[in-house]
Amino acid sequence: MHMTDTFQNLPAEKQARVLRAAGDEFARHGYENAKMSEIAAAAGVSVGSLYKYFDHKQDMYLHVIHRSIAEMEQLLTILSTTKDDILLKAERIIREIQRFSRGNSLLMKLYSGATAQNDPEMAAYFAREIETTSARIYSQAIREAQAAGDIRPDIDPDFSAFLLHSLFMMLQFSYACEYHKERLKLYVPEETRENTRDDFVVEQMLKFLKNGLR
Amino acid sequence: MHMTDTFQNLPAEKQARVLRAAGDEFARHGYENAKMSEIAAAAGVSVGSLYKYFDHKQDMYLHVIHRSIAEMEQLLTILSTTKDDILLKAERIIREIQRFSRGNSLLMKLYSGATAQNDPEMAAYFAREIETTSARIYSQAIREAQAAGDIRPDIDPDFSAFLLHSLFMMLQFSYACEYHKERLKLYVPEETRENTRDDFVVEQMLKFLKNGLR
Amino acid sequence: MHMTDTFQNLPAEKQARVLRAAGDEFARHGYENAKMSEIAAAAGVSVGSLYKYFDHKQDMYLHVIHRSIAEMEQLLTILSTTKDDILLKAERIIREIQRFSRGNSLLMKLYSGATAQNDPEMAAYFAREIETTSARIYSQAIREAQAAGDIRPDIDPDFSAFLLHSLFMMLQFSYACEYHKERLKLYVPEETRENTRDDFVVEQMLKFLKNGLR
Amino acid sequence: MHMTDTFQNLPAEKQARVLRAAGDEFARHGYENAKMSEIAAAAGVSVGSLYKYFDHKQDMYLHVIHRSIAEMEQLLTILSTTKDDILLKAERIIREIQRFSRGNSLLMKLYSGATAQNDPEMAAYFAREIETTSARIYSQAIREAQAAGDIRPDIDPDFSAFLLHSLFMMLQFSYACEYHKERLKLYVPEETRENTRDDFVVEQMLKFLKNGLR
DNA sequence: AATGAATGAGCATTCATTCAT
DNA sequence: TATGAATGAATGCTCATTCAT
Repeated sequence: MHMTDTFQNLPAEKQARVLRAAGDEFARHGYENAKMSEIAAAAGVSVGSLYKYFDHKQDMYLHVIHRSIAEMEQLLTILSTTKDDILLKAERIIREIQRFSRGNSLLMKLYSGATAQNDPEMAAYFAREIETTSARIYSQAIREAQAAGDIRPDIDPDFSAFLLHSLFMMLQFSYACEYHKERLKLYVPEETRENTRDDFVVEQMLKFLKNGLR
Repeated sequence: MHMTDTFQNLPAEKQARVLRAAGDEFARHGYENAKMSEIAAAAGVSVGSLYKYFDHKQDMYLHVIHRSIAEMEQLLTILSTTKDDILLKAERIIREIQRFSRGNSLLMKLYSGATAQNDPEMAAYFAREIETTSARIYSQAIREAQAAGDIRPDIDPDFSAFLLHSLFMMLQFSYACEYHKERLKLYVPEETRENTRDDFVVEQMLKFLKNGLR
Repeated sequence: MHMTDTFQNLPAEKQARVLRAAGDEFARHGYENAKMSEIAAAAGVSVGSLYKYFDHKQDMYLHVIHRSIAEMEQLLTILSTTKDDILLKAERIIREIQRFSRGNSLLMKLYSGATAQNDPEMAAYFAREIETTSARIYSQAIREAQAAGDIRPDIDPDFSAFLLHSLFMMLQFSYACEYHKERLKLYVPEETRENTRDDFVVEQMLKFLKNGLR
Repeated sequence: MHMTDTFQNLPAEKQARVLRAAGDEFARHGYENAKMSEIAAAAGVSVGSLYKYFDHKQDMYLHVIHRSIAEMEQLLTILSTTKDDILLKAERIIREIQRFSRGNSLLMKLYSGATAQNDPEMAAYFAREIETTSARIYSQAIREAQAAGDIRPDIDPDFSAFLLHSLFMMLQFSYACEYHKERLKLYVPEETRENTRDDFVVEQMLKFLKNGLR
């Protein structure tokens, strides 16, 4: 894959240190403006070592994204592991997004940066790396809900999975990324009490998911 | 604003030529990798002239985004100018998104790039520049639809405007940007006949908007 | 010479305006950092016109120096026009330097800049342009003073003219140029009352000129 | 200070090589016209390395000046280390100036360039860097000479130190810098035999210092 | 003659990548 | 394996000079 054998043989702690440093740098400055030297300094290793671990900056980025996916997919466990009603699951996901996105804003920025990648190769690679599992799990959850009668049978499970996940993606970004935070503010002004706003978002989003606009 | 007097006094044709070249370059390679020299060459002017027109690369980028907004806001006229039922409007918007995003994919990439901007100043600036009008018009349209009884009265018009627009944004990107095109494919495989897929998207999306999941 | 016919045929007022603007710019920023565009703006003419008046930036600089010499040579009239004792003349020159250098610091900076010119051609040209008259008049004044018995006959009039003028040059710079102002402060701290310090300089310098160190 | 740790840790030979190359370039072309690429080439290192050693061109210049001061202050040891009569010291200084300035003309040009610096910050910095020691030592020497009865007591030691040093500065430049070499020629034509002229300068200057004009 | 837009060579600076130790 | 100094191509930006109007 992207990393070298040398990296794989590193003590787990060192691997983690390097990946954390790289993730931070990429999230904070974007791929283009991220500096290998900064990553090295933050990880407490030399630039030379970085190039022993990864052949190129891009390989490192690819690997960082790759590793970050696992963290992001925590959210999906809500969908796949319990047997609750789909709207209950949705509520738990939304609340989890609020908590998780705020606490892992760098991860979200990394995600957001990946979605806007200009290089077609990288973009396609990322999409498949990041979204394949989501697509599968969301579709599956909807299918199950349809089987259980929780979701009406006349909508396409895959496409509604796409829509559902789209909304959740936008919500994730809205709690972590500058542009989207600002954007949300334009629709829903910040409240003094964050809780109130969060509850409001949960409530309204569920209404919308449940019954649509009409 | 961003551009100099010199630029303003330029023949409209030349202004357009420069902005088109810049827009293309920024869309294709992203802000960081866009080269002033490439823009100059593509516009058929000298680098020096570019710097007579804009003080910095960033000013040029800002202005290109600024100008692109007007083009993107074409879509909004569907919402604001007719008196149709909101779902009829939605249908027309979705079809328009399919047509417009495919035909102006560079514009969409520009938009997508702007939403992922890492610089907080720029991100916030973009958000307000780009989204303020959307926010107003979507919210307004929903309010009117509520007044007309086309949308149920118990949902918050601003937040549902946010959700509606979020879905449309994602749809726009899904027809133009690499990552999102790939992502959509994971949910809804491409068909031989593009029309069929487009109709399918329209139909399913309207269903979702109308009645939600339940 | 340096300027074109076009410049010569200009109304005197315009010529003056251009030269003043150029002199200011060259004095303030030095030859290298002086910008033709700034000069044009300050003079209220176009860059194009500047190049109708002078073929190159350097020609303009040369001419500005050339014209400035006349102003600087005002000081020399003290030496050449009166019949006073040489030390009386010296006193008047010193006082005049104090007044003139403070009031024409840009002119002094121009002078200082010319003496440090790196280009050998320009440096040699400047030296001859600027110093020829000084050399002649100082030498002449000393010779006359020797004839009048005011200066002892056993010193070389030309070389002592060189030394005398050297001291006056340094004094000029000490009232106008950053480096030399700072340098003087290291030897003679600034006083609250400028007059006191000026009188002190006059008195001490005359003592030194008159009797030397011994 | 100005240089980085990387530079400090360099083998002395390499440090010297870089500083010599930089000093030459700055002296020959002045700060503005000095090219980093030329310095790199002359020093046999890459441009990139230069920027590892110094953060900016200006830092390099500052450091070059800083280091040059030590060399120039060699002259001062004549004043501070022996117990000779002040005029004997002066004679030795003058002869040393003649020898040293001819042999280190680039150093002198560097010095001359520094005194004409237009930037007030840099000029003030240079003045204090370069002249503080001179001011102290010249003043001190004069004070001692007054105590010893070699210099009359009724002149201010600091100010006469200023005058003395002013004359020596001008003399230094007169042997190394284009403008001043040319200027000296206007007062004292070059002789076929350099020695004769040098002796003449020594003799006349001492006369002047000893007894002044009268 | 005057204008000021256009030109493009030129330079400081950056940073991914290499390599000697 | 680790280091970090060395490299040099690449790029944003400047500004003297030109030239069409």
